[in-house]
Amino acid sequence: MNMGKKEKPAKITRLAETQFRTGMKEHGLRCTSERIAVLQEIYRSDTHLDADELFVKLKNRGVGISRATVYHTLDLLLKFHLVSRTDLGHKHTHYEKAYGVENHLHMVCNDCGKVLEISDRSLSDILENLCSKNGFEPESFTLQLFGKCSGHSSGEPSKYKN
Amino acid sequence: MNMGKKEKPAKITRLAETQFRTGMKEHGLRCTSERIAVLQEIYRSDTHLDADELFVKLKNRGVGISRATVYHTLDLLLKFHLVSRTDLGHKHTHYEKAYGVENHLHMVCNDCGKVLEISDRSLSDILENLCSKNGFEPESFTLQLFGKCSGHSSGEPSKYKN
DNA sequence: CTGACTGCAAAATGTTTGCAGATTC
DNA sequence: GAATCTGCAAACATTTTGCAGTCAG
Repeated sequence: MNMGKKEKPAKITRLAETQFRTGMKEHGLRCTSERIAVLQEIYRSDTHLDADELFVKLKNRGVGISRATVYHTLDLLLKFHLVSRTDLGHKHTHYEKAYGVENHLHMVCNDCGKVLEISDRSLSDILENLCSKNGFEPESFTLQLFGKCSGHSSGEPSKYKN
Repeated sequence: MNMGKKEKPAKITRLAETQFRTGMKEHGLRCTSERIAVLQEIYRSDTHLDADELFVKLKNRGVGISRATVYHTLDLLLKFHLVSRTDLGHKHTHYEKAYGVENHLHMVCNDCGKVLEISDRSLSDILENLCSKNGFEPESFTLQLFGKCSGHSSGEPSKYKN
């Protein structure tokens, strides 16, 4: 697991693509244009996307692709650790780029739904530590904090969106 | 958010129940036998349960309840922070007791699916720190590490279960 | 050329909802 | 007694699957 590497954002996509091509070849899988398109679309974005958002974005961009292929590709990308999955408490799963990206956690506001992304070196250190202490070899991680963001941290109870 | 309180396990269920009754009353909601049954079933268990497992367990115990009510009750319990939700990368959401329970993270093995639960004080400290630094008022959190447990941390690639 | 991949549409899940009748307060 | 809750079944949304045709290697 990349516990907080830093790289030039521009290069990341290319590196991820290379990594993808290599991994695919090693496993006897094929690099179709659809798969590359999904990879690029995810790395073009700086937030979580769900499968359908991806599908729509690609369509709008003129890439003919089916939902089935989007889902299948996301699976593949997950396996190669090029994207990560996150459950932000909404009804669909979110995906985001994972390669060359500093690990981060999500602070999800139960009132307005806003999502803050925070990176922290010490968090990464602790996690790595905990893993080696437990003989666990981490490949990815996902961390969500649910609560109230600065605009909503009054004494009032949440709107129960959770 | 309870960042690591410790309490006699036996008492926790009772305390959670009291908390639930109080919260419900405050919000003009009712304490039906079904809701209490769900609460107790969750607190009786020491692991994550999904909605259907809960439904089945209750059925087996002779509690007549419908899936709809299980789901609705889980929602309620979530809102009162008496259970927490976790996405362990399986297809269904898991729930576990949250009241009087030390915060913990999940290490999910991509090969065998086993889930290790780890508590760590320093993790809680860091998270609290990060929250206050960002003006975020945490109510709950969920942290999953995906990778390989001690039995599967060879050089071989994961079986791609993710 | 061959096996892997795509798209489609249909199926499978997991979860939510509307409504009539039961229940709690 | 009134409003809330339950259960049922139908509706939903998301994700998965089977299959025939397509395409990368």
